[in-house]
Amino acid sequence: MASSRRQYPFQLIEPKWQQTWEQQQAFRAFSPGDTVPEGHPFGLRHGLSGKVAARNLLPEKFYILDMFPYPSGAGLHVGHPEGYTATDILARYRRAAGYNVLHPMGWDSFGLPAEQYAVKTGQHPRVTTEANIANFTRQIKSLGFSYDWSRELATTDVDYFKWTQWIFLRLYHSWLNPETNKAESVETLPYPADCKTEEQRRAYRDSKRLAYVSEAPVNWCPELGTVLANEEVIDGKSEVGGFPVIRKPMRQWMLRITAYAERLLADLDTIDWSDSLKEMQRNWIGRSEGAEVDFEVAGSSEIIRVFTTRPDTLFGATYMVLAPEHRLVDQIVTEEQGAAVENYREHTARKSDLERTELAKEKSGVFTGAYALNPVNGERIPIWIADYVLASYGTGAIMAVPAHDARDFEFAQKFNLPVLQVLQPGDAKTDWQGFTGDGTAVHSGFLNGLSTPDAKKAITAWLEEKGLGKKTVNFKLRDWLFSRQRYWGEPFPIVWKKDAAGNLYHEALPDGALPLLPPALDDYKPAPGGEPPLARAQDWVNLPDGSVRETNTMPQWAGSCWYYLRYLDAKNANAFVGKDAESYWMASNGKAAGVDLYVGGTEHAVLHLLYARFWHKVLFDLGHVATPEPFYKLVNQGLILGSDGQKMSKSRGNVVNPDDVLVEYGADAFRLYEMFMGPLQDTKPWNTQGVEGVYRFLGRVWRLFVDEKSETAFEQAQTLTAENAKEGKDLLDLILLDGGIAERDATPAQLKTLHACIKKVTEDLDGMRFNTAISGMMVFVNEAMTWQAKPLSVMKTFLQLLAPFAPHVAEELWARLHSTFGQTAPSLPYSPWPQWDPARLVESEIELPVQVNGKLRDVIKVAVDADHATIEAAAKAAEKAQPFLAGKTIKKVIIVPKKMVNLIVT
RNA sequence: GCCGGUGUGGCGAAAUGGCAGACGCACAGGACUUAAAAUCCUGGGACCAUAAAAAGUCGUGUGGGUUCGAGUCCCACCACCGGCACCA
Repeated sequence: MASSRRQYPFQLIEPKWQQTWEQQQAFRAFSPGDTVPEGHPFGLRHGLSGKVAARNLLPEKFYILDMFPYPSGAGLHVGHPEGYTATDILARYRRAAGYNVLHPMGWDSFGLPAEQYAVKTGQHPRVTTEANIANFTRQIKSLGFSYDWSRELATTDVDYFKWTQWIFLRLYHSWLNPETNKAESVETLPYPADCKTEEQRRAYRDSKRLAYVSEAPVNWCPELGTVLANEEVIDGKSEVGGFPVIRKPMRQWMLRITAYAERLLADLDTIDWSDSLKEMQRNWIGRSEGAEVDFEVAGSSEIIRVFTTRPDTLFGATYMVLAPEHRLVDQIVTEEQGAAVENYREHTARKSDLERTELAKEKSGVFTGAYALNPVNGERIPIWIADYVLASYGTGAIMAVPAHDARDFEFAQKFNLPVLQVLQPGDAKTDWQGFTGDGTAVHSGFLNGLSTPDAKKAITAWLEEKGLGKKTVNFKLRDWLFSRQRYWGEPFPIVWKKDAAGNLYHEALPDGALPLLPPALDDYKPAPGGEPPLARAQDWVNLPDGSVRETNTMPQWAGSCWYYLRYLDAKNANAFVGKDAESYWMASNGKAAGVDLYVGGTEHAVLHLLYARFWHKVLFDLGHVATPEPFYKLVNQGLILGSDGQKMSKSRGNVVNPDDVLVEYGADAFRLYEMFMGPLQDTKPWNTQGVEGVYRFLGRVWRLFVDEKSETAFEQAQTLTAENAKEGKDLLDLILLDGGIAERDATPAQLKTLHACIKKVTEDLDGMRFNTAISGMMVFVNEAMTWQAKPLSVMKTFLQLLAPFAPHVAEELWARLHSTFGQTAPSLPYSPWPQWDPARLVESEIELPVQVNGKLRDVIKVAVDADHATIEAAAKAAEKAQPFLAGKTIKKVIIVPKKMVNLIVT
C-alpha cells in the first residue's frame, strides 16, 4: 500500500500549515482585557488588531471543550481523535461564523500507571508523565487541531494543583446550610447548646464540613494498595486492573456530595445532555420517596426504624430484617439465637463485596429470636438479620412484605415465612403473589379500597399523626471517598495535631502555604505497615511543632473536576480563575450557562461528570463562579471498534495507531474518515479501506484545482529530491492551478450546486451530522469535476466549506487560488462563513411521483407552481400509470404540494 | 430483573409520514497503459422474466394496527449493545 502513488502531497502541505498557524498563534483565544497583537487574523476580522479586547468589543463567545486525556505510555489511539476532530470542525466553523472561540487542550496527568512504573524502576513519575505528554502533544499537533496551546495545562503542574488543593480547602472550610441549601463558610455554623468546650465544638464542626474524615468501612484493593470509591468498584473488582476489593475500616477523607443530591438531580433538567446520560445520573443518584416507620421491639424499649417506599403495604409486613451490622442486633438477640447470629455476622463480615454479590443468587439470614410489633395492628412479627439488607442504605432495616416485594418473597419462600396479601392488582388475571405494581389495598384495615397512591398518602398521614413515622426521601448516592494511598496525586494540605486530652484532630494549612509539594522519594512502594508511600518521607511528614502531615493523596478525579475553569485564565497566579474571564467565557448568552459544548466518552457518565458538577455547585454557592452548572451541552462520542467489530485491544491485535494512518494518508484524510464513518454518537468499526475512500475524495478535490501537467512535473522533481524535505517544500510552487479556473460569472447550475452544498454543510454542522456534511461536499465535487469552466468565486467558497474538515489542503489551495490571481489571501480560518441564497436553489420544474393506491407508478414533470388541477390532469395522463387506471374509477386525488400525487381508484 | 439505545444491500451508512438505499467501501465490466498501479466511465437490493430489456412481485428484525401512503407513528414480541443491579 505504501508503494501506491500519493493522491496529493499532503506530507509537504500539512507540516507547512501547522507551522504557519503556530507562528501566527492563529487560534489563540482572547479574553476580555487581552491585547490582540497587530495583524492577528482574529483582530483583523473583528476590528481589534493591536487593540485591547474590551468585553463590549468582543464578539459572542463559544466555549468548545474536549475531555482531556490521560497521557498514557501507549500514545493516542483512534478513539481519542474522534471527539477531538468533531470539536475542531465545530471550533473552526464557529470561528468562521464570527464567534470568539475558546478551544483548549490539556492533560489529566496524575494517575496510576506512571506510579506503578516508578515502583518498578524508581524513575520519578513526573519524568514518565512529561515524556508521555510530549508524545501526546506531538500526535495531537500532527492532526492540525485548532487548539489554543497558550492555555495548555496539566493537572500535575505545580501551578495547577496548587489550586486543586485550594479548592479542596474551600470544601474543607464549608458546610451545607440546610436553611438555604447552600454551602457556606463553617464560620457561620451554629452550634447546639451541648457543645460547650472547644473540643466539642471542633468535633461538631468537623462533622459538618463538606470535606470530612470518616472511619467507615471502605473498598480496599490489596493489589493496588489503595482504597477505591464506590464508583471505581465494578462487581466487587477494581475498575482499573480488575483486582479483588475487600471491605476494610480505615480512616478516610470523604466529600459530602450527598448534600447536593437533590440539586444534582433537579438541575439535570436545565442542561442539554442526552436522555440516556441524564438517566444514568438519575439512577446513580437514586432518589426514592417513601416513609420511615418505627416498630417497637416486643418486651423491650428499643425502637427499630425502617425505610419503605411502600408504606401502603404495612399491613402485609410478616417479618422484619436488619442488616447484619445493624447496631441493635446485639441488644435484641435472644440467648438461644446468640450463637447462630454471631456466626452469621462473622460470616458476612468476612465476605468480600465480590462474594456478597456472587452469593446474591441465594438468600441467607438468621432469626434473632426477637419480635417486633407492627404499629398498625400490634401483630408480633419475627426479626431476622440477612445480608440482603444493606447497612448503608435507608435505616439499615426493613419491614418485609413478601406478598408484594420480590426479594422478601424469595426470602419468605426459603425460610417458610407467611405471605399475606394486602394488594389487589387491577387486572384480575394477575397473581397477587409477588405483585409489586400499583393496585388496590385489601386486608389493610382503614386503607381497604384505596388505590396505591391514595393508600400511601393515608398511611403516611396516619403515621405522622401518631408520631410513628414520617415521609422520607432516600438516595442511593453515597459520599465520595476522596483519599488514596498513593504517591502520584495531590497531597492534602492538612496536618494532624493532638489536643490536651491526646485526641488527634486535623487542621488545614493556610492558603498561603500552597502549593504543598509531595516529598522526593527513593522508593514509591507503600510504606511498611501499609501506610501510603508519602509516609516514607519522615522529615516531610513530621513538622517542627510536633504535628504530622496527612499522607493520603487526592484521587485522579480531583484535577479533572475543575480544569475547564482553569483554561479560562490558565496563567493566573492570584486566583484559580479571574472573575472577568470566568464570567465572560461561562456567560449565559440568554440560554443556560456554561461550556457551550463538551464532547467525550460515555465512560465518564457518572464519575467525572457528577464530581465536576458537584464541585462546580460548591464553588457557585461560595461565589467563586457565576453559573450553577458547568457543562451546558454534552455529547458522547461513540466507541470506535477494530475492523473485526471487537473492542480495540492489544491482545486482539486490532488496534489502529493514528501515526501509521497519518504517514499513509495524511491528517486531513484521517480527520475526514473519523467523521465520515457514521454519526458521532454511534459505535462503529474502523475500516482502513474507508480511509482510502475519503483519501481519494481529497485527491479529487486536489485535481479539481490543480493542473495535471504541473502535477507530473512536481512529482518528477520530488522524486529527484526525495531525501531533502526542505527543498520539497519549495517544490510545491511547481504546482499550477487548473486552467479552467478563472474570474468569470458562475452559471445558474453551478450556483445551484454550490448553494445546495453551502446549505447542506451548514445545516449538518449545526446538527453535528458530520458524515452527511462530507457526503454533501462529495456531491459537489462529483458535479464540479464535470465543469470545463470553474468560476474562481465558486471554488473559493467551496474551500471555505471544506476548511473545517480538511484544513491543511484547504489552506494550500486557498493560498494558491489567491496568489495565482494576484490577490492577497485573507486568513481562511477567519473568513466569514458563506451564506446560501434560497433563490439559487429554486427549480422551475420539478419531478413528482405519481402513485396509484399508494404504489409508485410513474414520475411526471410539472412546473413548480403548478396548480392542483394541472397536477391532477398530468397525473391522470401519466403513461405508466395507465394500466392501473384502465377500467377503474378515480375516487380521490391526494396532492401533497411539491411532494407527490396519489390517485385512489376502485 | 430494571433503565436507555440500536436493528435498513456483501460492508459503513442516508432518508421534516410522501420516489428506500444519497454518499462511500468492496465487487463487476469498460477506457487509458507494453503491463500493472493510479485515474476516468458504466453497473448494481432480492425475486421473476429475458438474447438483452421493459413490465411485474417482494423488500428497512418479527407479528399486528393507524393512514390515501409507514424505515419513520402506535401496540406486542425477538435479537444485539451500553448502564444499573438485593438501594427496601
